[in-house]
Amino acid sequence: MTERNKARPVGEQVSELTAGRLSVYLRCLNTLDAAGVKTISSKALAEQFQLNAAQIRKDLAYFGEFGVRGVGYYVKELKRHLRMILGLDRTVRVAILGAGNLGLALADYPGFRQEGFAIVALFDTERGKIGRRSRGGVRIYAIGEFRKVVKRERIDIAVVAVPADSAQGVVNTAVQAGVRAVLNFSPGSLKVPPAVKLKNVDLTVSLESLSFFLAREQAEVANG
Amino acid sequence: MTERNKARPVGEQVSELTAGRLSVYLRCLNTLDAAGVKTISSKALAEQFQLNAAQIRKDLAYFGEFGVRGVGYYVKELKRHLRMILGLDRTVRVAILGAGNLGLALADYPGFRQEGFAIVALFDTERGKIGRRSRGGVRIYAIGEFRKVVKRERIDIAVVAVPADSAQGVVNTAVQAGVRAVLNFSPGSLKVPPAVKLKNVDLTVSLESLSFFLAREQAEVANG
DNA sequence: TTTTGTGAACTAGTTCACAGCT
DNA sequence: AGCTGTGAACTAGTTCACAAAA
Repeated sequence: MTERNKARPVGEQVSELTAGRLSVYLRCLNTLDAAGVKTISSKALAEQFQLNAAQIRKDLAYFGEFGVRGVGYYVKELKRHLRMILGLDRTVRVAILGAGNLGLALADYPGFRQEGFAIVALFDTERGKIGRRSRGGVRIYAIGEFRKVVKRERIDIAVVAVPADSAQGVVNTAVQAGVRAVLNFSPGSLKVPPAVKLKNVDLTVSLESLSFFLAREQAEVANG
Repeated sequence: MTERNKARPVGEQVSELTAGRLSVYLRCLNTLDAAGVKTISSKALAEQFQLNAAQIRKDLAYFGEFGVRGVGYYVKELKRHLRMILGLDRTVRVAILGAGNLGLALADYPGFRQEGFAIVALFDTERGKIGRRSRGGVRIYAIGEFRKVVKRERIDIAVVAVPADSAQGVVNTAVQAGVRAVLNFSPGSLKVPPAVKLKNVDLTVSLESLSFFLAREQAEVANG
């Protein structure tokens, strides 16, 4: 272990929570920039977007000294820094595995393009779908072509939107093709090697946890 | 403050994290039950599904003494308890606001029906969509009818799947109609009264946090 | 013996509060 | 004066480890 550059500690692992917040901060800054705001203090940012000022400062300070004491942060400059930190200074290329309702909806989701992601390809096993395109124009390939297309199109992230029973299979295909990051929408957790970053969006768990809080509320009313 | 029943503490707030895990446990138990497994220890459950045994026990013990020492948990019995805790012992009724690609995909998402949710109605503002149905048969209503349909159909949960700029408006409509739980897919955080439970699924943040970890990996390779 | 349920110990994450810079 | 960057204090969440039960 050698001495590290303080502003950009390389060895340590940044938490999932911090990573998510950086993305939130960038969105806030986009809003402010669009409104013509030039500088913003952590306090003002926190108040406007219901965040915590100290946390904003700590999250940002971890990556460098972006602020100016007595002033705050220059919106455009911080935006630029955040885009770089989030890897958005170049186009991030995404493939979606599964051209069902959900896969097709994600392929054409405007939020992704907006922030600079390129949805490059869809994959499916169903004969009738292969060769067709999503409404937004994303081409559907046979899953057998995955490795080839990943290389050719330099895919960075694979999105898994297939039924639960085929999810582990397709993620294996993705990993073998060299994909290092996976966004999984299928229920149940997938196994990936430690070098691959996996993020789960579990729709059923989300709904069920809401149902849980409703049920608790009911119990509270009943039991006093 | 009066003395509480230990097995079901009513006053305390259960964390989001715990709520999500309960839902995960239920899914694991469904798998085990389908495989004909009668009893399972927290250790075996943890190993099979990559969880922590102590955490499983703690999460469950908070709601009652469901286990048998020396044996473990009876799968069917624990399943029944969890379904009750999660409020799934009755049909949970869901409305989706926004009949775009995402709203329609969610309306027909098989995972929801499977676990006993009923997707009862879609809502949109677009003339051409109103009166039509999703492929799976969920009817699309005008947003103006929301209050009426919520009452008639006894909606428990509203899912927000509209563009960012109309999200706060539709969630206000939902809250005014008496909805107590909202699953929000639109980017940016919505304001709801404290009595309403809001859960955000932010697709852009999910992708960006993956992009962040890829970018860090690159930096690590470059900087040693 | 096996395995739960749980206090205690530990780890991670958040917020406070202030020295120090502009 | 105003605001950042950050150590210290605090809060939340997880894991350990073991007494008690079957």
